[in-house]
Amino acid sequence: MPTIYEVAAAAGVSPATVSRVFNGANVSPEKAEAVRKAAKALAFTPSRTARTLRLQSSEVIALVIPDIENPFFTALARGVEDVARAAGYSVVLCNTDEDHDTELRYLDVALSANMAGVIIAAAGGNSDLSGLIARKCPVVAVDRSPHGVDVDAVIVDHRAGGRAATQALVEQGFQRIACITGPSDVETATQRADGWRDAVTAARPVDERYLRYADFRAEGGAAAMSELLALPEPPDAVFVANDLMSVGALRVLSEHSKLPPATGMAVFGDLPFLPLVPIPITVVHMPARHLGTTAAKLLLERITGDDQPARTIALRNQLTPVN
Amino acid sequence: MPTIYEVAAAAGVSPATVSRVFNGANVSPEKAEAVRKAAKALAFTPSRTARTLRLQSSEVIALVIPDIENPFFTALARGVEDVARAAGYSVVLCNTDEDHDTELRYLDVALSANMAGVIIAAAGGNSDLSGLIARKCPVVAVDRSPHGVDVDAVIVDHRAGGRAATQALVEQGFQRIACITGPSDVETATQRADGWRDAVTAARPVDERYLRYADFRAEGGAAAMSELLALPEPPDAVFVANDLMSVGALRVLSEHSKLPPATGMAVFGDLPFLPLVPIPITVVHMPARHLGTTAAKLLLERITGDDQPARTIALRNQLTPVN
DNA sequence: CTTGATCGTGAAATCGATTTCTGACAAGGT
DNA sequence: ACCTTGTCAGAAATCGATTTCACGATCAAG
Repeated sequence: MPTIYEVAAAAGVSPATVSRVFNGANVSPEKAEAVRKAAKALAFTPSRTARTLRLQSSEVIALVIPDIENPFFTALARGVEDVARAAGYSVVLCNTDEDHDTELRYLDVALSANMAGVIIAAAGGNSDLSGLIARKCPVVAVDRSPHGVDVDAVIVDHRAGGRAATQALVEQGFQRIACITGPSDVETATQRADGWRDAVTAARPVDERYLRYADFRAEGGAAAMSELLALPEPPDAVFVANDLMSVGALRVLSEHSKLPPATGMAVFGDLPFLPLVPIPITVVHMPARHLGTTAAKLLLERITGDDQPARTIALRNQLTPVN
Repeated sequence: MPTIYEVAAAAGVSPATVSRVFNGANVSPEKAEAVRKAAKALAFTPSRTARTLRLQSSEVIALVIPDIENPFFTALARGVEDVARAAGYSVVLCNTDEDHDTELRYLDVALSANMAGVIIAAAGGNSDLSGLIARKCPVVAVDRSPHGVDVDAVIVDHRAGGRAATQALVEQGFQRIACITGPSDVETATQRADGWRDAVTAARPVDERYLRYADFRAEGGAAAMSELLALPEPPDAVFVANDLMSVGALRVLSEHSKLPPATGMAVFGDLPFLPLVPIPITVVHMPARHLGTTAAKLLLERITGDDQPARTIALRNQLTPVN
């Protein structure tokens, strides 16, 4: 890797002048030209490492997500990328695999690598953002707003989404509507279940046996569905609180020959393969990409010095009745 | 952010000693203890930026992929991550969105940020790895081996996979087997088609009208399937060369009420939702995760100084006849 | 008791860019 | 002719870690 000194020597100027050429300061046209030629000849690229050390900040933002294999988060990542790239920032994706230690390690990396900011989708439990806050590193939470700390957040109204989905099942005439949601210690899970409860109680008393806490993954959805079908009076419809669990639930229903429309189903989150097979399911679309673009815009504002009090932005879900 | 100097001052030692404590050199127990206490009290984290500048390398590897929303690449990323993390490296994901300029920009970042190495899955056309090679930055290509440059590569045998998939259709008794593959300028696409041709010619002469070049995306698969069905003598089976295109093809078949088993289908690549619906499809599994772990291991070897001539490792696909 | 090997430590150089400081020089106003 | 104002460019400091070098102290071998 050629350095700024070698370019300076080749062009017959000082390193300061080379730096000025690359950063748009006043340099005479002849020297600027000489520098550019020398830089090209040597295939010079300024060291980001040195630049970052000197400036104490870089044009890189960290996006910390819990599961890179979940389409929701990759769509969100695309949104973040679009906005960040347009503003000249690079995005590095950090996959925590739902693990708090890993998450902490990545936040540490973001700090010690002088990254410009962090967008974090913390999956389960509470995340420790105190280090970032203490060091005044810009942070935006996305998908769920963390407990205790006061940071910008971009979320969807999980309760309203759960309510709308369940309401659709009520309107389709189903009588015994169950709910499969995520872990009871994850707020997005309980909020979606609250929405289910809202819509069900409006129609009739809630039977809490119809509420199952699973793990937001396909296997958990399958297990919960099996339990529900084993009840003395099995439900005739189910609201499933995320996309992956619905895959498991559908598999079990298929084994019992009870696929929709025999059983009513509403799902929170997108099912990319749904148009493929003619199964009538009500879907509450998550505006994943939009979540990402909004979070990125907020972060960029913070990076450029905005220091108004923290904001929370709630996006709307869009309901697609049945397909 | 506290620095090593502040820790040194607080502990009553020199910065050199603080560095030695954190890097396992010889330091007396008392001073080491004092340093550790001071570091803890100040919540000191060594600056990776400064460290990287001094050492001219960091424990970060770049994984450059063309489409973060494709499950194949995210599974591959998980494989890379698993191995890298175990070896103490962080992985940053760079999504090129199939764009050559973006790809080049990311490779540039990897170099100028002194990353330890690069794993690249270049989607279309040829990628310019010359910068990395010239700077002796360790590189491993994955999924396809780039033209012209001689680097380590981990690939699957596309031709053999295509042949096996088509062969399965032949054995199921289908007579007119078509092929929908990717763009004709992408090697993985033509190789899979070659496999199809191998298996078909073994049985009877190839009808080239049954070969369609599409775009590796769902829409292209749908369009190609429509064209095939519009032929005077439509095929009774089809080999589809990637997962996303099969989604489109299935949609069209569904509209014509010709879903498998009415039409034979074999697909190159995993279909996560397949267990869900009882459609009999032959699947050639891509060992995506294994591809990632293997590439990461090769890269780590290179990083630790292995400089034997470049290797190419071809993994096997696994065939699942019908489900 | 000497020689020399080893250990612990701090001072200072180093990585490669940016930026302040300073000086040289030219143009313009009185 | 003199002062002001401005532009251009180099020398040197700076960011925060690592590491070489040098030096004193300790300890074992002869």
